Amino acid sequence: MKLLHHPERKDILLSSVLYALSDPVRLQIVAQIHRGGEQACKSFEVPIAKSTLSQHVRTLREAGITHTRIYGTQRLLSLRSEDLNERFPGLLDAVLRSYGESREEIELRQEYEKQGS
Amino acid sequence: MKLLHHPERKDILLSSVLYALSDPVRLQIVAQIHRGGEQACKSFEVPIAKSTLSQHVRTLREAGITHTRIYGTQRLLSLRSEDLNERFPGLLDAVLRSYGESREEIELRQEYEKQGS
DNA sequence: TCTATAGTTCGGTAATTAACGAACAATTGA
DNA sequence: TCAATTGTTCGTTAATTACCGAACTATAGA
Repeated sequence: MKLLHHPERKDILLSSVLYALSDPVRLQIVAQIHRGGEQACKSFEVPIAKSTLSQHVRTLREAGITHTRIYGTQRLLSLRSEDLNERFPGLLDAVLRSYGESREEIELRQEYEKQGS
Repeated sequence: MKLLHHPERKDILLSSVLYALSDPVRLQIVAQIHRGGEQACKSFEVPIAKSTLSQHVRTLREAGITHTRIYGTQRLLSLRSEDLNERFPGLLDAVLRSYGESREEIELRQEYEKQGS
């Protein structure tokens, strides 16, 4: 059983969080977890190879945005909303709300549907 | 007289804004403008060469975060707060508040003071 | 035990980025 | 007109990143 590294709340850095959220694929993952709750990587609808997805998921975890829980062969991701709200009040909500209203999600989804799964 | 490109409000992208804000130097610049109002590049207290600063300033402008006004030999930068608030409500405030309370600014400033100007 | 599923790691490529100094351009002010 | 100030552009280097497929690990379920 592999141990996954998660930064402590106090060690979560603003610039790292912003960087992790600045990638369209990672934003999409975060938005999907926000809407659907804890879920496994296989459910993320993103137009990339699974090895690439694995890297993005790691980036989110190491930035302190997500928590990864091992469940069988799956990795269940959830948002560390409480930690983020404590450390950067309002930031996550503002990002999620803005993303929901943007056309960036639509564009990514189109790519995903073109590629198929 | 060179023309500077500024994206229109509707063309400001969330991921580009987050990316531009994810660099410690650029965050410091944004925080300084927020506190001191419109100001020239020479007043930014960041530990980098002026050619590098010029690039960072361009990144902020092209992401839609700052507006650059030409005044003599200077470029006066201001925050496009209204555009950003309209497009991504609460985002800029959350970032600025979080940055102000973080230790990231302190660390950058220490580097700046070490290097001298 | 065997197979399928879920995800990670590795090795490699291509693209992007941050950084610098030197040279340049534009403007101000002496 | 000349020098100083302010910032940009260029060429280069080093580091990081995104991406992929192939091989691998671990677990679940037949």
